Amino acid sequence: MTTGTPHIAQRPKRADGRRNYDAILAAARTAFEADGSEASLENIAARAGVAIGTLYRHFPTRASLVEAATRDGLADLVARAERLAASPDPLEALSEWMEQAVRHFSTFRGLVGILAQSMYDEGTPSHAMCNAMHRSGADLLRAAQAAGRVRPDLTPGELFDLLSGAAWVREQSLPDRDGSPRFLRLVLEGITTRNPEP
Amino acid sequence: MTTGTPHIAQRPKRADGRRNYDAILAAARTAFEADGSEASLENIAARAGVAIGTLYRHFPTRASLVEAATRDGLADLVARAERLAASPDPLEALSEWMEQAVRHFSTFRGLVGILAQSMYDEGTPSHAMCNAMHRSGADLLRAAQAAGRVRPDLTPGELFDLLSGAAWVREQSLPDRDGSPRFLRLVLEGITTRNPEP
DNA sequence: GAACTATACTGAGGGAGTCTCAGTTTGGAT
DNA sequence: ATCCAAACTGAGACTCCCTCAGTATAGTTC
Repeated sequence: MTTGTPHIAQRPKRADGRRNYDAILAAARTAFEADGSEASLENIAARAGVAIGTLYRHFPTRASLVEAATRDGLADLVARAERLAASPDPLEALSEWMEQAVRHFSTFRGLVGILAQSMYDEGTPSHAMCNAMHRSGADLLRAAQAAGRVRPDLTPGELFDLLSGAAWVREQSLPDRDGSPRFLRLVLEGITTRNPEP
Repeated sequence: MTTGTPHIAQRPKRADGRRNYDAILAAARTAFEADGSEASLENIAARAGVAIGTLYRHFPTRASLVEAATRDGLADLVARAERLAASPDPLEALSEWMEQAVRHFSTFRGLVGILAQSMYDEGTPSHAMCNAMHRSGADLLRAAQAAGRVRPDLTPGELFDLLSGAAWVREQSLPDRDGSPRFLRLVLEGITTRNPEP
């Protein structure tokens, strides 16, 4: 329930600023992948070759750093949804998109929790991107429902709960056993309509 | 992938030790409920009226404190499964038990993550209790499958993934909107057999 | 190319939390 | 009354978070 406009990190105008911004982002991605979203910021700054104050200058909160590190991937997801919306098989389209989404949500430990929060908390850097995703996912769901392939009472919110749950389970089992594909398949089979048109 | 026998906290023999052990446990339950599993241990010790060293004497790791704080609830769950095993309606029994389990898994923020780890990591204080739960849940699942009410290819491991996912989603939405009952219902409807005997 | 200034960088330092251990106290047995 | 294993204490070393006063510099202007 944070309030006020969240800080969205912007690539700086000065050359040295851009250089450091990029270095921090690269170090952050590596660190998040290794240690999860709670990776040490001091460590990230050191690996980027900057002082801790510089990291905070560009990314005033951990959430803003996570947002910047995952921005592109989420944008991809939205773009992919728009492409899939034209598919002749809406259930296949929905399935494919959800698989992609789950994969992205579990890029590193802790991400899905942050995104789930962002979904409902406007005072969060990732909120805007999450909203866009929500919308494009809802479109795919509606199409599959209109084609009679998915139970009509499923809401977009529920779809995202299922999605997040699947991503969380996958995240838990990283990096060894990979429980997710099966989980998502179960969920998908669970929400398809019981009596397909003969 | 921790190794060695995990430390399971035991109620001490000396009277002062027992007093403090109980006080710490009570303070911990309150703190976990309020702040999640990452609640400050110094704070818990202070509220229990003991020095930090005393807390560490009884509970050498955070996981051992969580284990002790949730031990009874998990034992209840196992007992309930044994009672439900005698039910004439195995699907109803499974449903009721899963609902109970989800409620318990989301007693406080962070618990379901700890339990999910414990399920597969033997070097964890909660591993023994999780194993017992796994077994009793698997029994209920088998019964429902034998009665032809649940898809026969669902494994106990998958059941627990679904369970944990539901608990995690519920935990995320605490304390305001409560997304879980619906989530679990969707999952349950998803795993019941498609063509019930006529 | 010198002066200027907004932008950017630095790192010491205060705060919070974790965990350990050398020294001290005490419950309960003999 | 004595004893000692069990239990308690809290200072201190460590890690991490985050801020801010002081310093440096990229890029613009003349």
